[in-house]
Amino acid sequence: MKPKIEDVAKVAGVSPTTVSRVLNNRGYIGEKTREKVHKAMEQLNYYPNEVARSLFIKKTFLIGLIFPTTSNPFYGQLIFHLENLASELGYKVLLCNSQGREDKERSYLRMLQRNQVDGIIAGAHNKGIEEYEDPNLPVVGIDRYLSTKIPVVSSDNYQGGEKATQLLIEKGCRSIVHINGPISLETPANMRRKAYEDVMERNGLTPLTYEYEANDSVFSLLFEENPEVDGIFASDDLIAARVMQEARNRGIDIPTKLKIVGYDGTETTRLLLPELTTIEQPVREIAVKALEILMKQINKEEDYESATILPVKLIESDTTRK
Amino acid sequence: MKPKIEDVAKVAGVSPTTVSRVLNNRGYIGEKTREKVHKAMEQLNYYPNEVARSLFIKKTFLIGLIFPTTSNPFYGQLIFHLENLASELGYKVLLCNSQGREDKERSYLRMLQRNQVDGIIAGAHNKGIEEYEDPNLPVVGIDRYLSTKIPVVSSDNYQGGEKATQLLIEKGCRSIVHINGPISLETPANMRRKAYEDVMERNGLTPLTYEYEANDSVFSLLFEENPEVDGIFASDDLIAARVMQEARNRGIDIPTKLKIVGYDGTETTRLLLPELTTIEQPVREIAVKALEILMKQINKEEDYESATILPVKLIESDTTRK
DNA sequence: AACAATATGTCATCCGGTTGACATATGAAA
DNA sequence: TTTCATATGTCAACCGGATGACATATTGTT
Repeated sequence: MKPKIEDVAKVAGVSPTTVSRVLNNRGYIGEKTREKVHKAMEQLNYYPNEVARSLFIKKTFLIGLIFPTTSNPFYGQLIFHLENLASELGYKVLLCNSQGREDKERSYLRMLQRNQVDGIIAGAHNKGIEEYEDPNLPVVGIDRYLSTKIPVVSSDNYQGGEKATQLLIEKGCRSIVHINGPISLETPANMRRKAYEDVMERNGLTPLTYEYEANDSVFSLLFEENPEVDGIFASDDLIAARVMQEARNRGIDIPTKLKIVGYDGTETTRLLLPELTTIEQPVREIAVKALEILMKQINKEEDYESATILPVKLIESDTTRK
Repeated sequence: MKPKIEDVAKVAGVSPTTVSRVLNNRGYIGEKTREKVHKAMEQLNYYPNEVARSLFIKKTFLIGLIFPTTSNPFYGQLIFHLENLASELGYKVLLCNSQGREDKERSYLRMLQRNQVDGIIAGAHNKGIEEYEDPNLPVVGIDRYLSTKIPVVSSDNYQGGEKATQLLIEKGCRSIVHINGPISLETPANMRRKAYEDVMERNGLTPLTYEYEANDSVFSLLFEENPEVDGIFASDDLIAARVMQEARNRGIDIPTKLKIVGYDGTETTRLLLPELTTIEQPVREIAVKALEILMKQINKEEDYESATILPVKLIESDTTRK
């Protein structure tokens, strides 16, 4: 059986209260007693039961993370930073892959509440989960408006859309198509599209957006319906990669005939596909900010921003450069 | 304050024991009482406190995952599947990014024990963590011998090394170099190198291995020291991508002058770098098997394999095909 | 009418650790 | 010698829920 405080006390020849005092550094403790206790703990290989402790102090030092999937390099990297930073602050991380499914997100949310997490950071992209309206515990959204009361952290999606579109125009593209993932109206990521449309119109060009909904035929369709396309702004790097594939299959040379700009610029993309021009999101900064705001909520500080927008960076490479 | 069983009982006009009976479906409960209780729970937005429950039943339904980083697409995907499968079994996942650091892995291990996880799946790659010798709780290693008592699940690294090397030889390569990450002798992944060396020698060729230790100069060095190199077997896809970059910079055409085989074949790699020939690891199957063995340990079944080796698949693409 | 099955309540105990109240002992400073 | 800070012990209550023992109704069955 796992040793408990009582067992440690018996071995050290002191009272349970004294052991607890040593563990929590409370009250007066003599040097020799402290040593005796530590020796006993080592001898028994004792470690405190956090579950019991959590129950009493009403705090678990647990944070729930809800994201679509760690498989995606952007989320993988974001989650990496979040876990890392949380761990430095003494918090542990419960991981939830919602897979873009509303029912999953709902049940994860319930699960996290039952497990008394101290806070939640959510970047899943499901619409209308009313549970967020009164979660009854600190929540921060990433790139996602969860409810009016929940603070959001995101990168400057509008700026990113502008930079991407402007670059393509500067490089001489005239028939520029935008392709994005499933549209959810409440998402700041939609600002990418808005910016694209604004910039296009400002330049007297007609915006045209395709939507990628797990149906691979859009890639082919895009080229069939727009043989004159000379620029594509993809809403993420994985989609950009698919576009590059399709162009290659059709013998369209990049960048002479077609220029492409992606979005995200994760480490993985930049290692595997360094030739892709992309808009880099400040992943680490997003994580830092989200956690900072969550901690403020947890510590009942009131002075946190309800929306934080971080700047993005254009990384130019071969797909837009001769 | 969060409602507790007592509050629900008061609202429903029944006793706390009856509420507990409803929650756990024990003993006799009348239909109308069950409804009253459910109504009261809904009204109060009650959800049981898992911390309290865990303390009593001595089971948390928590599993700890220790891996180097979710940033890496291979681990990201593996973790995705592990979390998914665990969640289907009613288990939750505590995520730990050890970052290849021994001290981090040690403290994560302690943390998981203090938090009373029901089991651990570890795929971190640090040597000599003696804590695994007697972890006092179920553990499964992935691609990693943790101790004599801990079961391992891995893909067939030797077979992978063979397939990769044989392919290069079949395609006419004669000067084949292998490049791998930091070598840890206890790792099954080292079998990739062993297989490479065996196949080379069996074919009268001289094996030569470079080690990549976060020092980017190896890529350049490799080509400087071996101008005649016509085949490279990289121990993972990210390294293969770097090699491709270096070759491109040097104007070496792939695949006519140089053929490359990578390793892992994750979804991300295959989307971003579909032209890379690679050895695909059965990520999902590894996750399934690891969890299956962990569950057997948790349920005190004794009939689990101490080592499981799953077959890999060669995926040929442009880097070895004209 | 008697008995069993069903339905619900009360009460106490336990899970492992924390904490406050209070008692007691020791040594050093005043 | 008195007094106080230091050091440790005992005891009980608490965190929220689970559970076993036992009592008491209310049904329905024979």
